[in-house]
Amino acid sequence: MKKINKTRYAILGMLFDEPLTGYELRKRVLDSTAHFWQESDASIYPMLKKLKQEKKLTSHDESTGKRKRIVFEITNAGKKEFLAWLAKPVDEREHHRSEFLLKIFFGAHAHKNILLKLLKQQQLDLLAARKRFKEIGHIISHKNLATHPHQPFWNITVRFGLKRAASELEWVNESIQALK
Amino acid sequence: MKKINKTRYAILGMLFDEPLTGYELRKRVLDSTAHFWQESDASIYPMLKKLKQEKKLTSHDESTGKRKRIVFEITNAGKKEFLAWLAKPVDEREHHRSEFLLKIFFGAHAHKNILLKLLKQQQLDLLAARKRFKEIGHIISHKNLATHPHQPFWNITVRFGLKRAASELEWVNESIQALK
DNA sequence: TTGCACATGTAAACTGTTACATGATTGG
DNA sequence: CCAATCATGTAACAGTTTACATGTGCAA
Repeated sequence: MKKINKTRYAILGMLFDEPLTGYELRKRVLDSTAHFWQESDASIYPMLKKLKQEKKLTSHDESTGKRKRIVFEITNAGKKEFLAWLAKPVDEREHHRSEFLLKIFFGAHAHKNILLKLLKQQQLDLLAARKRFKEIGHIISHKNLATHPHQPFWNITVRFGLKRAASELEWVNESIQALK
Repeated sequence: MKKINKTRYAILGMLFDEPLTGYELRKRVLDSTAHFWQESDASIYPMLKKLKQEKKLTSHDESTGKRKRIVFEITNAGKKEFLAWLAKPVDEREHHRSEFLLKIFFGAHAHKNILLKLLKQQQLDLLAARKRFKEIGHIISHKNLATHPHQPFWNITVRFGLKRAASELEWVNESIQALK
């Protein structure tokens, strides 16, 4: 079974209820899904072009003067494809690599101090991540965003990040103790 | 900054204290690091060849009759490279994609039942994962393995998997409730 | 006037997987 | 005798990132 490109679904999803430019799209991905989904320029712009060719998107030029601005809008065919993807079970074969855990796994070959340094760095990263998730949690619970129709789902993904960070922090602390 | 290939470190680490064939190497990866590190044939065999060219490994032929068998052994240069990697802080830019969370994030566009189905499948997968981690935990705590010098580190990575599964299970349950 | 955000895009390099290709040995 | 495991390897392809390339508009 061939692996299929999922950038298309991130794009279709972002465009589902409002037209955006490639740049705006990229920003959305950067500050709303960054902790579980990333895209770069070089994946977004070509994919927008491809989706347009497939008639999953339309585009219109909103350039003002010399300032370029191309806005993309989802078509019914695009919505249909997106919804079909949503309804499919997730791709089982998705697996992740963690260089950090690989180092821990081979820890017997390192001096204790090296491992402690790795674990403490991880601890700092996790504390920072937890703080960020808390902030995001606050932002989406207040003001205009609290009643946004997507808010409950954003909240679920934020809670995922929060819980993961908390559990990994516990693990790091426990592992630091075990090592000493 | 260029991304660097980390398959080499997985290989060097596995060969650090015993020579192995490519096939054995692959099996080790498959049943000891599979939950945080994977390799396929097509990454291992070419990398073994490359590492040999770089003099990080040596090989000798142990074929018996027609049965091929090429055993690779790490050199001092290989050990040195591996230890230098271990001591380096982990690559910050490592990020993961989760198709599952991407679907949840866009959940507002799906019917409730579709989301429940996704969450329940995830729940089943996590229960299976937790069971597997428990089994691995038992295996490495008993018999000859309990005193293996690497055991404490294996144990730390298993506890990582166990804790993560537990925390994600809590999250799934909570999310299923929230959705109803 | 300088830096930042806006804005779009390509080329090259690299990573990694799937599918393909081939065959031997061992145990039930 | 047949299935599983041992054993090694390549070709083609898909995915993804980094670096490159170029320029505008605005605000301090």
